[in-house]
Amino acid sequence: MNLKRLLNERLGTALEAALGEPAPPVVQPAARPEFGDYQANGVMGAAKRARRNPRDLAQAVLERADLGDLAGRVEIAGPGFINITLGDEFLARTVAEAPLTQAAPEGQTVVVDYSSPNLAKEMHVGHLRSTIIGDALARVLEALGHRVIRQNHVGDWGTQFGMLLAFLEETGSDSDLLGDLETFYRAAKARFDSDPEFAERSRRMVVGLQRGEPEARQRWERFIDISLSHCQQVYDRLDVTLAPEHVKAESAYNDDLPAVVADLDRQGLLQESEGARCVFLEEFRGKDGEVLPLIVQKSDGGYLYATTDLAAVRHRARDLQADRVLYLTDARQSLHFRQVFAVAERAGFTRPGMRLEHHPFGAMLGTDGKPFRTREGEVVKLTRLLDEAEARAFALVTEKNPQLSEEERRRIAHVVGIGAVKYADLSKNRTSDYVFDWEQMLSFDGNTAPYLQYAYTRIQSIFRRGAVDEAGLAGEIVLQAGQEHALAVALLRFQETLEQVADDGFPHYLCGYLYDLATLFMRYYEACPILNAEPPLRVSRLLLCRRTAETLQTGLGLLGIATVERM
RNA sequence: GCGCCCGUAGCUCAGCUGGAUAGAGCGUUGGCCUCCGGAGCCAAAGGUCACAGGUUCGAAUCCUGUCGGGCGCGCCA
Repeated sequence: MNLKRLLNERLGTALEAALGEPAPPVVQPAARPEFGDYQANGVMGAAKRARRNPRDLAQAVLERADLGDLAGRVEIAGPGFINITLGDEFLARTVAEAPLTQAAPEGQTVVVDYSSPNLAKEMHVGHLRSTIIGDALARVLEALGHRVIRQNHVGDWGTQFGMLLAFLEETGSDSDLLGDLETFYRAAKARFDSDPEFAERSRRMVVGLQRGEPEARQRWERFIDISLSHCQQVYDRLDVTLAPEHVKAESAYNDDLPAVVADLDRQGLLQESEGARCVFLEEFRGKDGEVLPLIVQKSDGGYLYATTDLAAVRHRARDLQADRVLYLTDARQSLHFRQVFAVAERAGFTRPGMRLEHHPFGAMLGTDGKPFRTREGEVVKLTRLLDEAEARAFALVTEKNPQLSEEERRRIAHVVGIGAVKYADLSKNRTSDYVFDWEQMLSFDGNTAPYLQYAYTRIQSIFRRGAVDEAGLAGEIVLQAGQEHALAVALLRFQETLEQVADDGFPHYLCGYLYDLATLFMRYYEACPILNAEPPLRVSRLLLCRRTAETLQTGLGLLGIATVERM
């Protein structure tokens, strides 16, 4: 149930009746607890436009509003706010009966383009954001009934692969070398930079690859396979839903690139400039006010990533029938995507009403404000970060619960450590650069995944301690204490939070929601005895506990974070 | 030079279509275990929302300018 939408509808109808024309009631969660649970801010603006007294209009709205037992108390406050406190009976009934999630009003086909590592190198911390955020969005969209198509647009093509393949040929097909991709890449790069003869062989290798020469092709496929399996290991460890079938590599669009360029040409969008074939759009200007080109074919005939991205848009529109495409990449590509989107629309590569959305994020900085590196000046591998996270979590579990078996402590450390890393990234909404801090990312206190996981285990512990079974949960919810009311309201805000995450592409809304929920639960737990309560109340409180646990588990699950029964 | 993003507490960050007294966490200080798990709860201190104008009944939020930071601007991705 989406309370916000429900209140907006009811008050919207009343506002229109009172005003004689439609106006948005602008319902929001209340800014302060003493204002109730929700507030409507729209009356003041509407009154202004209609030159009416805002408080009188608010009164007229309330006289016409059909809120049933939705609202327990409604007040007009200040210059014309409508403050709504939800009715306890309505809350109790709805918390007991409403499904946790429901399909959004209209189902869409949404392509989520995320992770997209360069297969020439090993995944590093810079790949975390795209992978984690994209995965959370895919899960949330699915939970709301949308058809989600995950696409991992991996980089598997281009000149650097010629270099790698030439090096692979030279060193023999040694899989040990590929055991450490990063070292292999650096060695190949050093060879490329120092030996012109090797560089020339690299370039010939690219040509051979593009021509489809069997030997080059075979070597390339082998390399890609190994690199992809590295990625898959990281995905599995991160509990990311990406699988081999989601890989839609750059090379997959190869055969389509000449057609894309021809298509642009047919529509008169193409212009030759300095030997390259470009699309010039007036709205994009660079240095000295010159119109900026989007180069789709180099002077040597080769294609670029803009061409590939255009082919991808066309494919997603025509073959996949996408209503929305979400691109999760770093902010440096903002201009590139704005150009690609504009050209795609101009060229008719999109469907009517189709939304192309770039969700950018900034670079990862160290605590010194400089690009994040190791002391040796190297990028930090993702596997190293995850090792560290699990090691710290293991030490903490061992300290808190030494009686658990090592196997269980390892399992808990995995869930807690990985959860902490993912949550640290998911809970931020930085489009600009953001600071990576080991201590903070691996913190288990405060607004972190372990806090939410801990809240979940405490609830599970109540059920274990009380030996509560289904029969012990037969009864209804009654809200007495203020903490119970607050918890119930928070429980019902789950759906509206998910819809907002899906609309805006911001998983951090869900993080904030779950943290609020867990905090409200902890307060409730401190204030209200549960197992020691008298029977009817005891059942009611257990039902609130169960719903909270379900919500936490489901919410964390949608963020791609697991829970454990004890920790 | 032009364009995009950003500037909120000591640090890391929220602040949703403009709303009421700008909120968290960490850190600091001080309370709370004869009571369902203290990875917890309660409380205190801490902000000229970079700065200056403007629009508005109302601005951290919208507009203009200034300062500061990051990134981008023709054949890499």
